Amino acid sequence: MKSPVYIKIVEDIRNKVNNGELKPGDDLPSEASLCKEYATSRMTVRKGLAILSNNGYIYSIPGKGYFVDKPEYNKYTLYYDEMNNLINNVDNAKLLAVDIIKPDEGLINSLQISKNKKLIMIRRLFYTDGEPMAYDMKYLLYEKGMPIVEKEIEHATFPEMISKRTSLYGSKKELVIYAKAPEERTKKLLNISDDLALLIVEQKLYDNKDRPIGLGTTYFRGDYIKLQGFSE
Amino acid sequence: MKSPVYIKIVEDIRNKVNNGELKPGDDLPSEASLCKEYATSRMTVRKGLAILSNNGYIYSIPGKGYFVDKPEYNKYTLYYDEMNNLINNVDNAKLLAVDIIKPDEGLINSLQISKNKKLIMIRRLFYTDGEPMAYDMKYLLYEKGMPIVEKEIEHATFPEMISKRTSLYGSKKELVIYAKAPEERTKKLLNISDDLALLIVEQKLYDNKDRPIGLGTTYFRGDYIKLQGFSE
DNA sequence: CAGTGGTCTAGACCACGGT
DNA sequence: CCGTGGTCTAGACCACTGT
Repeated sequence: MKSPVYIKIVEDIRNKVNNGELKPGDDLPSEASLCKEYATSRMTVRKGLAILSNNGYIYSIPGKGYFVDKPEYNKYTLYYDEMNNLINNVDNAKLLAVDIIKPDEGLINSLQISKNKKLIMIRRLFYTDGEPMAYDMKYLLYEKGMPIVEKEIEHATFPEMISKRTSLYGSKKELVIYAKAPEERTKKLLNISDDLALLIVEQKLYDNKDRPIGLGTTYFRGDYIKLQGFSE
Repeated sequence: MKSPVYIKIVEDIRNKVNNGELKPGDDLPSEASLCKEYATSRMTVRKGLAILSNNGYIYSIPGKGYFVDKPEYNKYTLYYDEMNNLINNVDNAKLLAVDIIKPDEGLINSLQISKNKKLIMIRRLFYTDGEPMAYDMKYLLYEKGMPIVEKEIEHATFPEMISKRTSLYGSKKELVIYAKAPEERTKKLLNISDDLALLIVEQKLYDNKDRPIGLGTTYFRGDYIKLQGFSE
């Protein structure tokens, strides 16, 4: 029941912002006057303001004060995992092929490598209830003597494959999401007809020095998958 | 050049986590021993640790200590705005209709309203270079005497429409993203043929008491739009 | 019990902005 | 110049964990 003083400060100011009493651009009372208002020390006031700042409610300008921030209308969080999604989870995966290949023009550009560098290409099919629901393709930088353990690859997500040899802490990841009608080859692989659209997700992983280390593309049956994002 | 002590602490520990010197689950030195190591006070050490904790690198258990956290492989940030996207921006919008309607079964469920509640239905077409690239539909709770200013609606994003009357601070938003082949009606509206898939984005907005206040669906030409997510 | 993190105090010095 | 936020100190008391 007895919550810390800084939480009280956070809640008071957050409520004023939420109900419009404080509007974007408005300035807040100074730290010193908040100390008096809450009869507390400056470090406690600062702790509360730091939390509001981390949550995007306010920002500070040294020498001037604290101001109410603009809310980010467009920002969403999305959890993406090619094996587990909103409507259907992958309950089985089949490794179609693992090949060592030379990169084509697109891969050279995308992964920023020389044309002599070799890549591992992994192709898989994902199944739900015995039905093929996605065709999956990964390209990884190949290092000499790199062990390729097919059993490990078959059911792993892209980050799992890569984290086997590189720490993924603090490394960038990118997604590109779009829709496309299936090509003949994909239609056969997924055993679908013309009137089914594909949801395509491209995934690009970097090491912690921002060098690309892998590219993945997954072609999902449009009726078998939905991605979900949220905010707050 | 001279950076604060707590930044030094953050960088040291973050580097140890990134290069594998510290692994998920490992425990960190206690606050007291970090004070000695950096010849600084406890509040300064705690400031550094708080930053690492906010960034998901570590977590703390009172009475026990600090531990290295597991990285979130699947988490991405996505900026979504129906009017501005990765490949093509909307340069023109046409308001097709604004109607006051009674909700059907789906809307009653989705917006958690009674069947007597009225809704505003807004239908628009978005254009890029004169070509229709998306069909957009919004349902908003209708309040008596609510002004409907068509000029304001025509070029507004969904959060912009709603923020006219409700603060969107601290209010939840949800996205659902999927792919589908176009229906006859949509094909005519967007002037497209069979072999084009649609990228469909459903957007649901809540007020700051977590009550749904609006539902939007946008049908994008699959070749005209890509969504992009990233992490770190 | 001693060690841990969580909260808090009452000061301090600094760089910066505006008058 | 004074008021602002940014960094930092050297203590304090508390609740919790493990022995």
